[in-house]
Amino acid sequence: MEYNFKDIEQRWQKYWKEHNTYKVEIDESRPKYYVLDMFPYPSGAGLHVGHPLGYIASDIYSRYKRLCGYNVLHPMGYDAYGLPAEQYAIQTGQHPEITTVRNINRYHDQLDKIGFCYDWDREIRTCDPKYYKWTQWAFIKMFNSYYDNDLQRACPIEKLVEKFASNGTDGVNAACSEQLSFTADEWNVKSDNDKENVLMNYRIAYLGNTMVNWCPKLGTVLANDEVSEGVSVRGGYPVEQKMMRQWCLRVSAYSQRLLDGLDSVDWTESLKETQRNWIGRSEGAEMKFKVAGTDIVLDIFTTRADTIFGVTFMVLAPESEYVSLLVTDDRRADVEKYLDEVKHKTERERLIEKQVSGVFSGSYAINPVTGKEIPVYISDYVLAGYGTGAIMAVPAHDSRDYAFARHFDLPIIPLIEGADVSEESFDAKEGKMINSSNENLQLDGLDVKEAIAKTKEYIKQAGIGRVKVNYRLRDAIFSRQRYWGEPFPVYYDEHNMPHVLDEEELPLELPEVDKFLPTETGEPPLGRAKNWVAKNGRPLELCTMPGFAGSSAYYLRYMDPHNDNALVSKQADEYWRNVDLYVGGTEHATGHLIYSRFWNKFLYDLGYVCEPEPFKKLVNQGMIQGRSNFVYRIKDTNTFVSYNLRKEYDVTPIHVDVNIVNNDVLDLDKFKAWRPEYANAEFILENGKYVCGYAIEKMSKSMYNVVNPDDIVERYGADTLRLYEMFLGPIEQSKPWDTNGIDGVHRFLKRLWSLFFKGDELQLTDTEPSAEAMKSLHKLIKKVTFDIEHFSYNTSVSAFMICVNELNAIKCTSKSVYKDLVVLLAPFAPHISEELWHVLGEEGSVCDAKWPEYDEKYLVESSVKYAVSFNGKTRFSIEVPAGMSKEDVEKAALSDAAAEKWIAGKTPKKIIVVPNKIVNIVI
RNA sequence: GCGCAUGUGGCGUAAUUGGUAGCCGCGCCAGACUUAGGAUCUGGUUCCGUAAGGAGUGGGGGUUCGAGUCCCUUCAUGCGCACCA
Repeated sequence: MEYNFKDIEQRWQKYWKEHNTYKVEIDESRPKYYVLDMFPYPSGAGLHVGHPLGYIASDIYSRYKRLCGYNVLHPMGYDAYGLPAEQYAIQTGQHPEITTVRNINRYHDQLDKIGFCYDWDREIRTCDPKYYKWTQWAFIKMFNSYYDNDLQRACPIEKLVEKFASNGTDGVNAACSEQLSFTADEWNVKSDNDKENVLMNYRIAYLGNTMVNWCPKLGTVLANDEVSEGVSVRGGYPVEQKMMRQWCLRVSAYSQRLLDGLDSVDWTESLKETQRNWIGRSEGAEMKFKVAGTDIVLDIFTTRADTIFGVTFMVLAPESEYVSLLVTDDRRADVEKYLDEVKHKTERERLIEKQVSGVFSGSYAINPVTGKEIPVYISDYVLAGYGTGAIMAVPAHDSRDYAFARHFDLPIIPLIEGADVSEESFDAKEGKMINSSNENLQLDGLDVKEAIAKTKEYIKQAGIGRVKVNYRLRDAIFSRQRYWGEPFPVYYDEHNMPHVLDEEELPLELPEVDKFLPTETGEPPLGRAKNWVAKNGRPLELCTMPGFAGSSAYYLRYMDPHNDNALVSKQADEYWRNVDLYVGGTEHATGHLIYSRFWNKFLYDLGYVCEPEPFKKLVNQGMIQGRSNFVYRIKDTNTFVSYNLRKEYDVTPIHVDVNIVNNDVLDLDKFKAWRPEYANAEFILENGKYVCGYAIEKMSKSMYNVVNPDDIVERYGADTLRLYEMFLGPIEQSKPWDTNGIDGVHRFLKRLWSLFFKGDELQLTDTEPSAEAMKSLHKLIKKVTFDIEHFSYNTSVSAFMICVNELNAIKCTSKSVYKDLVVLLAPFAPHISEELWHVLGEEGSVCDAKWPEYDEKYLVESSVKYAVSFNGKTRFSIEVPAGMSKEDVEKAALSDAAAEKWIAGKTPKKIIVVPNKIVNIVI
């Protein structure tokens, strides 16, 4: 009988659907296991072969866990809000929902063809009001919370109000945008409006004036992770810094917990490191510098407190609020001119120019340790967003300060013994201190690290500053001036103060608009909506939430997707808890994976979820790149020359559709039919074939290298696609899509199939399996079990091939062996396994079978081969009965006829016997 | 510049975790069958050498009886962060 994969796969996919094979319910009698894929954004191009790589891996794991007796939650859904649908809508006027739904349906079809075991009853879409109700709900909770630094958790904002009413800011240690200080009396006489303004400084979701990444081309602000090297990640448009009033999430309050939590999760070290970098903890000191002749005090942050004796000037960021306070009248014109220049430079230009620029403010500050007066400059090499936006400059030991000092001819005082600062600064934190002692503080002779500690101690005692930890992690900017996103559950009162809606009013549904562009007055698209007002008639927020809003808690919703009363019920949350295995790409390292952890921790603080970390184990699948093919046209002709002969001609390489190339050999007829201009093409062949060149490039339409899974499924079947994607190499590795090996995998399935049949008859019998067959099977069970647990799927596929070859070679026909083999294969190739399961006469779905366990007794060798080496060089091998003592193995090795030549009459100095491996004889 | 990975045949990769390097697959070579095919099956395939033998896991050095694996150093590639004070 032929292996008819088309028939088999269609039949079983239908069966699974009809029998709800993959439906999952809470079952307290069984242990749970939660396997999650990062849900896709349904783009118009459909799924390509890169997408399923991670999905297949997680599907195999889900099926394996189910066979092992776990109650496995394995859902799928769509991250449906996004820029491409919106931009398509702007161009065509078509509502983004229409394109989104169309794309989702396409994705769904494509996914089903690959045979995933998703429980589709739990599907979620972030653009569904029933879903985003809970995104809005979480926002309201964040608005109504503040972060208590002493308790290290989020608390209701009412608690803070109580504290203010009784003690003012005294004793309040809360995360805030700006350090405030007032008494209870001062608080109590404030107007409601003023109180609201104060509270906004503490809310976890707050409206704040912050420096934002503004992308004029996209017409929206972007979060830090959506900007890279001064341009937008999507589209690559320039991004500028702009002060705007925007909704923000106080993610920075969670910096330390986000950092600490990394130690408790099973993620790759590199991903954790990426997050640590992004959070960017640095320990240092905040120091106060008085401005001479004024009451103004400048706070600066430094990690090099030890270099205080080498501070020869100070620098403020151009955006610093102190700039206007410090500028003296005679310097005002110059400073304003400089500020104006800086303002018109985008961040990108600043980065590219890397030219030293700056201006003297006219003011002098007093070094709190030496008492010396030093000039205060303004320069854009100091960032407004980090630390306090002001620095103490130590040109001898900081390369940026050095460049600045050289440019403005400022003094450079070396502080470390032997450091040559005539050409460049000495930035390393090592060496002995010099020039660093006075009556207040003596650092000379100390090591840099000791000096840092001593200076910090002094700063505290002398009251000139404090020890401080700084984080690079910024609050997340949460407003987007777009249409296709979650509306904020926020309205504005007559004083333009924001208020959140009541939870009962959720979901606040996205309104219809006539166009998806900003209004003529520059308001976001929601400004076009009619009656965009709250129940009380007040105007609603016009911005929508960013893409990461909907993806931050979606894993919780899958646990209880139809619940209208809660994001997730207590029961569901306590049963499913968190994601045991999360599979997805590294590109979300500093976006989604930070925001989700933050969101989860926030809900954890409020008691809505029971686990502090959302994703226990995370596996990063690599990207699948495109493998483009080229043909070589001889210039000014319609003749194409084969790859290895192209050097003899003057040729132009042309991308050719990879779908008409097989194993780098061009299908000439299909090529002629591909484009009218090639209809009369002529070819110069090598060995009768036209061989194409290739290159590894991004998978894209323009390079004709996009391979979509449907084509592979059509040609080889889903099981071959699944096995082949796994066979390609380790799952976490990026690799080009290359069909060169797919035939081998397909051949394996055909060979397996043919083992079952002789002609059209089942050739398997109920006979007892031979010892050899049992050994082959149990080797496989052991290997595959180990491999799945370690996500080493490529070696599993190899193991299956070896086993099938062995069973074929020994002509094993025992049903019991094949039954176990089919169960082992089921996670990898579910369709053929279901079919063979029934061919073997079993009932029900193979999904409900039991994972076989291996028995060591079949794996014991009767005889063992030892390699015998002399002084580490292998010379011959011996075969001895298994279980021999070391001494007997030694004897056997020495008495072997081949040994004499190497021993040559000498007495061995030492003999090392490695069990089942090697006998090494040292002469 | 800092940090993290990775480097093995013509190609994708494997190596029981310090124990005979190259499993499995692709490709290639030879053969069988054949209705001549992009089907199937069998055997071979790291390199040099007719062979005996020798070399060999990016390069150099080290530890060890023994190193793809551990240590030092260097080169190359990929990724992350980057005027972060």
